[in-house]
Amino acid sequence: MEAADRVFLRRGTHGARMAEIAAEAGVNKALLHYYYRGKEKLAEAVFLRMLRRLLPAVVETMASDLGLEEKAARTIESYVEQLSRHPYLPGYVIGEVTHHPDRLPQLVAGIAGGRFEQAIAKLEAQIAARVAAGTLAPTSARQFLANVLSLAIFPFAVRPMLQAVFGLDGDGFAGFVAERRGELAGFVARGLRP
Amino acid sequence: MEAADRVFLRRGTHGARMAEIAAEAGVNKALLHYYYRGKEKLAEAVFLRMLRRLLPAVVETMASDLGLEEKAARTIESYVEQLSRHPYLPGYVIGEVTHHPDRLPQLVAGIAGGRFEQAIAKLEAQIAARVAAGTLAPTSARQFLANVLSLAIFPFAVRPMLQAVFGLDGDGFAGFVAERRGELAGFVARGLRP
DNA sequence: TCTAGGGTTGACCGCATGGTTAAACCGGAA
DNA sequence: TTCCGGTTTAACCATGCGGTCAACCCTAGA
Repeated sequence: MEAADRVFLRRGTHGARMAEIAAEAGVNKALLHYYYRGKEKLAEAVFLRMLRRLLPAVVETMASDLGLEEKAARTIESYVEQLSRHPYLPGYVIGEVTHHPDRLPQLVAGIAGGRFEQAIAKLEAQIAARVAAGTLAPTSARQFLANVLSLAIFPFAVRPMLQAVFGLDGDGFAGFVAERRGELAGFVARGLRP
Repeated sequence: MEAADRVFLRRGTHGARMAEIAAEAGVNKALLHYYYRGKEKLAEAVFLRMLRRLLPAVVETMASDLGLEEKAARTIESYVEQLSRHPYLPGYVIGEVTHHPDRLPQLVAGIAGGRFEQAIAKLEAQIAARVAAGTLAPTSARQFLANVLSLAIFPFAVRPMLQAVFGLDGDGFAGFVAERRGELAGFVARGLRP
């Protein structure tokens, strides 16, 4: 399964070869079909694992009682840490959802189980209270979430492009991320102010 | 070529089939190989066209004499408008750069031709002046660019996920984008303040 | 009207790749 | 020692797909 993760993340569902996964796992090709019934099922299992790796943490954070700025800061911290360790993760997920959007809805529904609505409702309540108190620029939970996730994830998704455009090698990108980690929470917090 | 664009954007390089492109163009499969020498070349041509569609505008804007807030606003406007019309574009490009990062550097270099450095230098100068004047939170050109592009592009790249999570259909997403278009420039402008 | 040459096609080829299967292996219980 | 279920493998199969080719079509120029 871990070998499948690695190969699917690196090559994408269409680019991945069952033989390569088998080799990566040090195992015969037929064994994959014995355990997982064909490439389709395996791909779905991998994709589901990746969604589970990405979504629950942020949902839980957003549904908590923390302040909006603190929620943003923790979400950013969590993604920066995880995506630094898994470079192919965001590009893989984005490629999958654009090229196979069909299987997404049920998977998301299965993962969330109503906790999304909970998190959204919590955010909406916080936002309404703070807008009323004059300590927040008017917005919606959807926009707040989109902003935080965009800023946290996007640079990792286009990492090869940023490296090419800015002329960075691996260490250079790490430096960029470190710099970003120091600034981002403040940028969001200021953006939230009225 | 336009048929190739459509199929490659929708399916990705690995998922695209030469026969499907031929059918979409109302043409025989062999004709594709007659004009473009094989799938590899065709894929590269499509990818290059998409980069040319995405990069030059923002580079020119960033290299101009506009203020930082105005640059951000125009870039956001430009991307929102274009990506609304081409839903598969960001997901396609991100999938490509993560799964075939090899061919990227030369393409980017070919497109830019030194204009990137020019834009970056301009931004750095503006930022230094405004930080010195106390009208900007300290940052770098790279972070500024990353923030603007993230906020503008990312929601389109994960559009199917947002639809699933927020429970939106096509019109619902259009509404989300409209809402976003009204808020985003202000969010960035406030984030830039010291 | 003839011809040359680019444009276009259906038919075909070879191969990579997902999937199958029958046999071999292996450890434990009787 | 033998049997048996679960596991593992090498060899094989079917087919989808990129790519090629020889023939045909069509138009412009002589």
